[in-house]
Amino acid sequence: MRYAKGHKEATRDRIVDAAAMRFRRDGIGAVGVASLMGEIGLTQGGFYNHFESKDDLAREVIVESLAGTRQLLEDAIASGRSDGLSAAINYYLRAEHRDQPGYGCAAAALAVDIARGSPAMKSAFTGELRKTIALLAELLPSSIKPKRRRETAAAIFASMLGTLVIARAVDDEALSDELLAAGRRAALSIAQQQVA
Amino acid sequence: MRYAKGHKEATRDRIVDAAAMRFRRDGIGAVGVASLMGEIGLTQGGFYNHFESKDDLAREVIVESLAGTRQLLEDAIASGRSDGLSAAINYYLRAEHRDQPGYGCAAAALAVDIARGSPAMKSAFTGELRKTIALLAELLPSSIKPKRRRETAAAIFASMLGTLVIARAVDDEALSDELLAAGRRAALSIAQQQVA
DNA sequence: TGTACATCAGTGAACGCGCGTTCACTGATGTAC
DNA sequence: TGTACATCAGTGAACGCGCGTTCACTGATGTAC
Repeated sequence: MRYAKGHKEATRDRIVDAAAMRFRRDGIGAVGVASLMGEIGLTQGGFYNHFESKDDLAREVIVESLAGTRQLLEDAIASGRSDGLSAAINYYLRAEHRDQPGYGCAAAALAVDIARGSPAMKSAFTGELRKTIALLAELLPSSIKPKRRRETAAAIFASMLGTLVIARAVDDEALSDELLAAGRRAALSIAQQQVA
Repeated sequence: MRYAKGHKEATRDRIVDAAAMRFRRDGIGAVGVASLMGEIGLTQGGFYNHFESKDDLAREVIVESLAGTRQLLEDAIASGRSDGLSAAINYYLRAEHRDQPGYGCAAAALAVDIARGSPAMKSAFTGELRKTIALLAELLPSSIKPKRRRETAAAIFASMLGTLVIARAVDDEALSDELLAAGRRAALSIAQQQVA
């Protein structure tokens, strides 16, 4: 073989990683196959040795980057400097996350694109979203019924995502910071209300 | 003149209306000038009699459609079948709104595109968002300090928007309905928590 | 050992297409004289 | 009153460009004999 064992798999991973960043930062539609391959030093023709289509790549990026975001949330929760829910909220709704969409939450960056996208993309999103909701649900008191816990977790995630999306679209940094702060308080209050 | 008085202004309005629907439904980048003009029975060249550029149109669509969304919220609040905040929340987080992005909240449909867009778009969004937050802030008890009321209103709006965005990206209708229901409860609980 | 062939990741030109924007032109009307 | 001209919303071809995808080809290596 011309290339070392595992080379093809490694190239595929590099395409997915580059796409995960570019799709989140610039939007799926705004990132061309040629530009994406160029970013990792290859040419556009080779793309189709690895993926059936751009849509096929998008599907994989959705799965991989939502899983990546979930892992980062788990790490923040496990860091143990505060209770798990506060850790997750403060990790998610911080200025650095707002300012780095290419490396941030894939749901916040891609959900609108996904809603307009293919069935495969929506299906991939749905599966990963369920897992992320389940992760957050575990942080809520076990005295609450599982269904209610899941719904509360979903609402907390939605409120964090909405806050991040709005904070990114605003051109006034003071307002944007205020939105993040209000979002942190609100996400906690959703959890507390459901307990009471 | 070949055309009646006010004809040009009417054509401009038709372009804005068509764009407001298409941009929200399909995304700003996915709607071409030729296709947009074709939708109202004109050809692409005439577009530039009315707008400097597509970006110029996008700026105007953001202002107009956010103002339109705000008006619909005001109408829902004024309908008086429940307290104002509940009316706003129930109007926003209902299945019909989720299923009609082309005629729904411009912030939910466009915020991610705006975050990736031009400074003019972000500036237009910021101005209109402030007004929408102010509208919701008026629904909160006047016993709360104005700044806190504004922040709470912002968080409520963000949580509604996030819920709608996620509910649209999911391919399981039962889950999507559950997200809307959880979002309605959570939005109310944000308001109540801040009162307590 | 030496030669012929198979493998296959990657190349790069080409396909048809739509993009945003420009611009010379059309043609119906209003105005000037 | 009749004629010449100005106005201007809209047309449609053309600009250069990038899009997703296809495909004949390259060339370094492993394998077969």
